[in-house]
Amino acid sequence: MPKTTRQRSTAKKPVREEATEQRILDAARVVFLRRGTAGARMQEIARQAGVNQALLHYYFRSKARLSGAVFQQIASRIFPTLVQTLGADVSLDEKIERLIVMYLDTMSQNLFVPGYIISELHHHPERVQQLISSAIGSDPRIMMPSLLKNLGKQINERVSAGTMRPITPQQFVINLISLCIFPFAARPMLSIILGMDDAAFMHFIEQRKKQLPEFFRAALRP
Amino acid sequence: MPKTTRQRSTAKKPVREEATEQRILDAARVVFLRRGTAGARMQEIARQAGVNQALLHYYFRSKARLSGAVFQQIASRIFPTLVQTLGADVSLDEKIERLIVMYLDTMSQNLFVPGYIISELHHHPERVQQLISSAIGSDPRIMMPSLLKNLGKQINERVSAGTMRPITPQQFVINLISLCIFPFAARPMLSIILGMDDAAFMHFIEQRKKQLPEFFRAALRP
DNA sequence: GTCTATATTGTGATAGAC
DNA sequence: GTCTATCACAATATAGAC
Repeated sequence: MPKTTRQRSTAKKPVREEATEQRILDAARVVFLRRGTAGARMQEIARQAGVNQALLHYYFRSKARLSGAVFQQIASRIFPTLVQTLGADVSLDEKIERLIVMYLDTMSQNLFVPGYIISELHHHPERVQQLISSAIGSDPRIMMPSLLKNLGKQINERVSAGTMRPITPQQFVINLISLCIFPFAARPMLSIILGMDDAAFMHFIEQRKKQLPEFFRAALRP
Repeated sequence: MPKTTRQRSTAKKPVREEATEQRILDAARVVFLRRGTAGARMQEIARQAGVNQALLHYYFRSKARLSGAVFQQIASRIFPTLVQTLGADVSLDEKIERLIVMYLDTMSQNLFVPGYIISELHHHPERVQQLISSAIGSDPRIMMPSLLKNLGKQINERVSAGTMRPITPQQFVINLISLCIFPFAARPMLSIILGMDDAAFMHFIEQRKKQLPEFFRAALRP
């Protein structure tokens, strides 16, 4: 809620204003990603941003709003791409390939995102509705059914042609996303169970990028 | 830390003592599962248990200890079964089948567990080490490598026989677990993206129980 | 063992100077 | 816009009666 009265400020301030708000948001993202909404401290965000705690309230009024802004920012980077990729006008195999590469690349550069998203949706199922809506752009209750219908049509063509076993588009999508996202969400577990350090994990993901498309396509062969 | 001085208490108290500690633990599990360690309130746990807040400290000393007890209890129900199933002396196909049915059944009755585990490991990676250790029984750094080695041997036999494409045991296990667990961890998301209510989700899982074993075996056919 | 206070800190939020 | 100082209350934890 920063007043947008910057018409006449041709001095040194305007640049700084925006930079500050952005720095706070960046700092908030870092902290919320690691600690979650409930575990995050305004104090830590302020320190991370290199500003005073009062400034957080000046720009975002409350912790809830700041946390909401961060969640929406992150969600809006994840979900539209999913819709976009699944809705593209390309073959099913191409969609599989693109989705896998896209998600594995994105999450490799945002290791904490899957755990954060799952955690937030788990602990705050209420506020999700509106955020996903605004993140996707249109109401997913409208958007997704048509997307799934088209996907189902594409699957049925392959099934009729005898090149694929039948599967509902819902199971199709979940299988695909599960294989891409879960390893990141469960990374702390894998460190222990499979004894992976950071380097080993990244190698594991690289290997996955090559193998997953074939794994998934084979899974649906008749 | 309740004193175990129950030698002479043949009166009406002993039963009540244990019942209380257990009721607190049960209540704590419910609350921590939904709110997470950071979001949970001692007050809410006390209310849920039908006792006073002071009693929580009498039995468990601090929130951290209570939360630790809950996490360990839950973890100790999940991880040993994984090790047990993967380590059993049965065919690879049998292991796949058993693991899928076991996890889908278990999680259907404990819908919040996957989200909780992922969330806790994500926000408190420090304390995980010891808890997993005590949950599995022996140090997973010792246990898991031998288990993976045996699994790898079993896979290689199938590969040599020409009935399976090569895959590392690590990727094998992660693929399997991803397909089983992720749908539960991402359930709040699916409600929105796929428009599933509770009944639809349970039907989705039932369907999955039938299809996943074949999906997974097909994925590894040459 | 269980309760009713109460102490003690932690933490989000505001007031007001600059 | 940014800071220091402080408020108000939420939340963990303890004291002490019963």
